[in-house]
Parts: sequence; C-alpha cells; structure tokens
Amino acid sequence: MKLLFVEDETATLKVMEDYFSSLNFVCEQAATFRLAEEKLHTYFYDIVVLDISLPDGSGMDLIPTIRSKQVETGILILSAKNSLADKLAGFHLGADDYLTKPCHLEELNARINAIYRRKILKGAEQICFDDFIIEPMAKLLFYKKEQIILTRKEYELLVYFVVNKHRVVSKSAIAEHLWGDHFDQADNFDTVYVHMRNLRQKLKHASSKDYIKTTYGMGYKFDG
Amino acid sequence: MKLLFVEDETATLKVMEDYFSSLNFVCEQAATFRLAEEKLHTYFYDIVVLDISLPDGSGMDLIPTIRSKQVETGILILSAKNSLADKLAGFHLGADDYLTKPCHLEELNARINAIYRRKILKGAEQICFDDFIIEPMAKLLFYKKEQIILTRKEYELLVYFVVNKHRVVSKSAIAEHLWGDHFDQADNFDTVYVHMRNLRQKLKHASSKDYIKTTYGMGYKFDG
DNA sequence: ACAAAACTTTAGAATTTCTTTAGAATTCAA
DNA sequence: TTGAATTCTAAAGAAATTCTAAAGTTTTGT
Repeated sequence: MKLLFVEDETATLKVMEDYFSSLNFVCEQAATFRLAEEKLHTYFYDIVVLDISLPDGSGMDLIPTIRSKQVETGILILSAKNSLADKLAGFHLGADDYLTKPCHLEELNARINAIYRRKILKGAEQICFDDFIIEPMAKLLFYKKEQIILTRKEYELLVYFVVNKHRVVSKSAIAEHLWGDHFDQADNFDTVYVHMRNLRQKLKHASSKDYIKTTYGMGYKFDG
Repeated sequence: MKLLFVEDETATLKVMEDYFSSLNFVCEQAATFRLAEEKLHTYFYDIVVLDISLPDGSGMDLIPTIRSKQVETGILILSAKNSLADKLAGFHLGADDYLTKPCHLEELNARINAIYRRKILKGAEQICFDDFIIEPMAKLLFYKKEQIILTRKEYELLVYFVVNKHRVVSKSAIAEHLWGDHFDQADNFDTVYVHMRNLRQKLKHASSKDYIKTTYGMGYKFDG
C-alpha cells in the first residue's frame, strides 16, 4: 500500500514515515502544496494523508485535484483542532476521514486501514492479483476467468489478506476481523488454521503458487 | 445524464460537481430554495440531489414541486441529520433514496446510478434476458411470447434481480426492497425463501435454466 | 538433540443456512 | 360478504459450511 503524506512539519513527517515504513507501507512525502500537486499528477497513491495548513496553500484545495485525477484514492485529513471546526463542513463530501492533531500513530493506522478496506470492498469493480480477479460486488473469485468457489469465511479471509498484502497479519487480527467480538481470546486458533488450509488449497489448486506464507510465531503474509 | 445539485455549501457543491463532471455527468447547481425552484420549472433533470437545509427553506418542500413538474426525475436526499424521522418523511414525500452527510462520493455515485437504473427500468418498453421479456408498463413476464403469470411479490423480486444482475444481493437487501420499513430485521427470512422458490420454479418451468444462484451465506445472484 | 511450542492436515460432528412443503392468515376483487 | 388468489408461518428435511479434536509435521529455544 502506497501512502502520500502532505505535511510541512519535518518532525511530524519523519515520525509518520518511520512508523508506517516499519509496517511495510510504501511512503512518500510532500512538504508543500506545489510538491503535492506535482506528485499527484505523476504517481498513484492508495491513500493521501493531508495536512490542511501548508506554507503555500490550503490542503483542502488539493481534494478536487485528487478526486479528478485519482478517483480511487483515499483521503484522510489531518488538521490542528481549531482550524478544523470551521472548515470541516465543506470537506465532508471529499474526504474519507479526518483526524485532529496531535494524534496517536495507532489511531492513524487504524483509520488508514479502515479507509482502504472500504475502498477495496465497495468502490472497486475488481481487485486483481496475478491472474486472479476478485469481484467484490458479486463476492466471487476467478482465476483466468474460471470461477473458484469460496465459502464465506474463505472469501473474507482472502479479502483481508489482499487488503493487507505484503504485511504480516497475526492470527488474532484475522480472528478479530472474521469473528469480531465473538472470538474469544482464550479460544484456540484451530478454526483459523482450518480455514487457512482450505483457502490455501483452493488458491494452490488454481495456480500452484504459494500466495500465503507463514511467518512462524507472527502470523501470515500474503504476496499478491 | 443531467444532475441538479441543490446545496448551499459552496465547497461541497464544488467537490460534487468536479467529481461527477469528471464522470461525464452534466451538472448544474442551485444554492437556494428559490433558485432550485426556478431551475426545476425551466429545465429537465434526470436526478436531483437535494440538501434538506437551505438558507431560505427546506429541501423537503421541493419534492412536491419536482414530482408535479417532472414525474420521471429521480430524487436523492442528502442530509446532515440522520434521524429516522427525516428518512421516513423523505420517502413518504416521494424521494427515491436518502443519504446522510458526510458521505463518500463513490457511495453517492452508486446510489445515483441505482436510481437511474430503476427509472430506466420503469420507463422501458421491454426488458429482455434470453427469451424472457419483462414489460414494466403492464408488469408482465413473457417467455417466447407466452405469458408467465407472476404474483406481485414474484414480479418485484424478479425486477430487483434484473436491476442487480450479476451481483450478489443479500436477503436483507431483498427484504428491505420488497417490504421496506415494514420488514423487521429480527424477522426470519422464511417468506423470502418461499418467494424465491416460487419465482425459481416458474422461471425453471419455462426455460429449465437456473437463473438465480444461491451464494451460500451471502445471498442470491441473478445471471440474465 | 530434545522438548516445547506453533502450525498443518484430516475426518467427522455440530451448526448454520437454505429448500421445500403444507396449511393458516390475509388480501383483493367481484 | 364471499371465494379465490396471494402471502405468510412453521416445521421438517437437505445441503453446505464451520467447528472440534486429534494426530502429524515443522520450527524454535535451550
């Protein structure tokens, strides 16, 4: 997942980039309005984290640019508390979420993931990796135009992996995502194991490549 | 497709217009009640996106105007209030859909398209799939010029499937569409099951092909 | 190398979801 | 109001999914 941080405070920028790089996000930055605009015309980003107050303009004026150039891109507004209140109303329709500074990196991370999940699940007509195609509308999986029949849990598992591709996801995270509060922490992960196996088998049966790797003691990692 | 955005917040208006213009919609705007009324008396619009709170009146009061002047025009209410009372009032007065602010442009787009599909369907002389012909005016179904007699619920179910063809529709979505607010979430889906069976049986009796597939745990999918 | 922990695989039990049926309740039109 | 058609309810049966448990394999730490 590729992020663009539009932010003029160097320290903030560094902290964010360090944190999200360590989580295996691909990070880029733009410290000015002009730079951000330039980058947005050239490269694609999954999510833009946008500070409102920039030295050479307001971040809010970037939203139409993003929306017209990169419809699928998520926008998260990051703003100091006082400047937010007045201007927020106007942003409602353009931004996907907003957060006031200062904020916890964990919170920012959670929101970024939430946006991405929504985008992938709702917006996209198709999500592709290699010769696989996920159709979120139909909740179907295809391999070279041949349908692979997945159960609901398998499908949700796959989508969760695709959303978090190239990142190690823990069994607890998987469990929490697929079962919610219903999943008891004290529970064993037997069912997770079983669904993992079934999904792996169906993917392998189609393409023979190993998409989901086990990171012993940590979790699983999907490489699309 | 021509849209009219009735909305007093300039920023919101601009974001919406940028977005939908980039999607090749023809967009117009009205920032006040009076302006909107004027435009609606002069021009035709496919869909009106209507903010409730306007400086000189409630957007709700525009609905009768639209309905009397432009019967075919779709109405989508956009409101900051997410109270149920507003929602019901909007539907009661003749709105086609309702969305609370803030919302995602993708979501708005999806709903606008959904309204348009429904409108087209109503206006169309015939809707065909394979050797089947639906006549929306008469609410009749034919197979190779032979009429298949459907009950009202069966007909509505079929139309809902045709509108959403190739997409998995959940039982809740079906229930909401066929029964509206009347359908209790706590209710079981027994009646849905029964109507599903009856519709399937009538279709199968005519053509022996399975049009409606069950996606276990997700819903049903119609492939026309 | 050994034991402990983490993970994989298997098979079948338990559960959930869906289908079908039949009859009761409701609606609608004559 | 009455009768026929439609819609809903309930329950039993079928099918598919999900979970459990246990045995087998790999990895890690000492």
